[in-house]
Amino acid sequence: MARVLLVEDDDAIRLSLGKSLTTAGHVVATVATGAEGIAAVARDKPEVLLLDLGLPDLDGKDVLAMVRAVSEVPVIVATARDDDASVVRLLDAGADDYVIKPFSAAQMDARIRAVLRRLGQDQQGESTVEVGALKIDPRSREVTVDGRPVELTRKEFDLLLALSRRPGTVITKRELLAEVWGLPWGGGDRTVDVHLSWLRRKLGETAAQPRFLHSVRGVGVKLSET
Amino acid sequence: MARVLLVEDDDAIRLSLGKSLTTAGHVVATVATGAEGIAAVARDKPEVLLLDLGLPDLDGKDVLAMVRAVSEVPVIVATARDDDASVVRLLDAGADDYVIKPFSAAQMDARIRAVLRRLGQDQQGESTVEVGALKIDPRSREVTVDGRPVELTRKEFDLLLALSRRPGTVITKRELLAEVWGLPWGGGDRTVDVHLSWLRRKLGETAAQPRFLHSVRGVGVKLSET
DNA sequence: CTGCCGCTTGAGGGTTTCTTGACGGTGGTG
DNA sequence: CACCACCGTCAAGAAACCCTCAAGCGGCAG
Repeated sequence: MARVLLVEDDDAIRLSLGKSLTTAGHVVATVATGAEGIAAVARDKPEVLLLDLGLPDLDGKDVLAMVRAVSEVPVIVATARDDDASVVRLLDAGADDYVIKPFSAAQMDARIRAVLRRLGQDQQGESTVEVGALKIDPRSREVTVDGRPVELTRKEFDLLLALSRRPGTVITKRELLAEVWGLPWGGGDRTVDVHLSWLRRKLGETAAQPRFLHSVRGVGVKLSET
Repeated sequence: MARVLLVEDDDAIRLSLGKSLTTAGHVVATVATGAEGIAAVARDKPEVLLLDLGLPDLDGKDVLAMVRAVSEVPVIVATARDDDASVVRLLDAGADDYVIKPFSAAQMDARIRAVLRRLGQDQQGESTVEVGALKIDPRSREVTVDGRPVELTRKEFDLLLALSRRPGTVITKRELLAEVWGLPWGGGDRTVDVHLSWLRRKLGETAAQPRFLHSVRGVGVKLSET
């Protein structure tokens, strides 16, 4: 359903929650420290950040502040304290939601969905993305290469848009299936391949001579010019 | 920005939200019970009412009904439940908007502005919109193409107006149903299709050769010239 | 009461788009 | 070198989608 970054130092929680969320259809990346978390937010641009407050290296609130300095990503905070004052401070500091430990994976999943749904309502649309001579406008769903318009179908566009959210990053087909097709689905990699093939044709490139869509054997695909 | 009455029993939320909204430029009065809320609406005549559904003394829907009996004030309801049925009932009961708990102060501020904007527009009227050779005047509800007047029915006009608010942006039929028909639930896509068809005919274009109304298969429609 | 107008809904038709299986080529590995 | 996993493309059937027509239902005016 969504790309999630989980920042949690407790190995047991991190592994089990990560697994549960994956089962629930999310694409989960995990790190164990606040420092890694901040780096990962900047690098991977997750759609939701799950932040544990009791981190060993940095204070959770500092992490939150630093994340907020570089990203608008919605943040769900996990805290052991449930007094009103803490919660208020958290929300003021920019958290979008919070859960009190201990919490179930099911609840966390529900929170993630709730946060995404809310944002889906709010966000009017993203601004246009450019990767070299490739321009993608999410609002009008128009794409141009070297200024020339390209007609894409729904899935083709969504696929390209998903790749464009992290240009230069190799993205697995599994992730693309989750993001574009919205299914936790196994198998069906061929579907992605076929759409990629069509995309390449329309963008004026071939698999042998790629310009924007670069396959990385055994890993996935990345979007970048040349 | 606006005089707001906040009815919320949870101290933490009431205080923090009140503070945030004040910071955002609103004048905020708060009460903790439904009874006080009704009294305060009658007495203070706020410009917007933020109503929590989970009040201790009265059922939120009863409060809403009583408020509606004495005032036209726009109401934004905060609810913990987000199933479609509840939402429909709320809107039917006279709510102008709703947010799902938990929500951020920023979002609430956005909702307040949105509600005020909507109402402000309805009262004083918007300025005319032009999309290429298509002119739409919300006040007189007159439309011209290439200077030639076009007669539209109410729904046709509302549909065109909704599209014109975000020209060039693909808008889903769901959204149009919500905006023009006021129904947040699914189903009835055919209705939009038919009105689009009639609109096209009156605007002098066809689905195969669109000039203003561009269908984007699998996504929605967008308004733009050519 | 009757007829007209605008709106909603269902059905049909014609496309477009998506998925899936098959096949061949390629690169990595033992 | 042989094998295997992976990737790209094709083709065909299935599914989804959009448009239009037409029937039915109020509401409203005459």
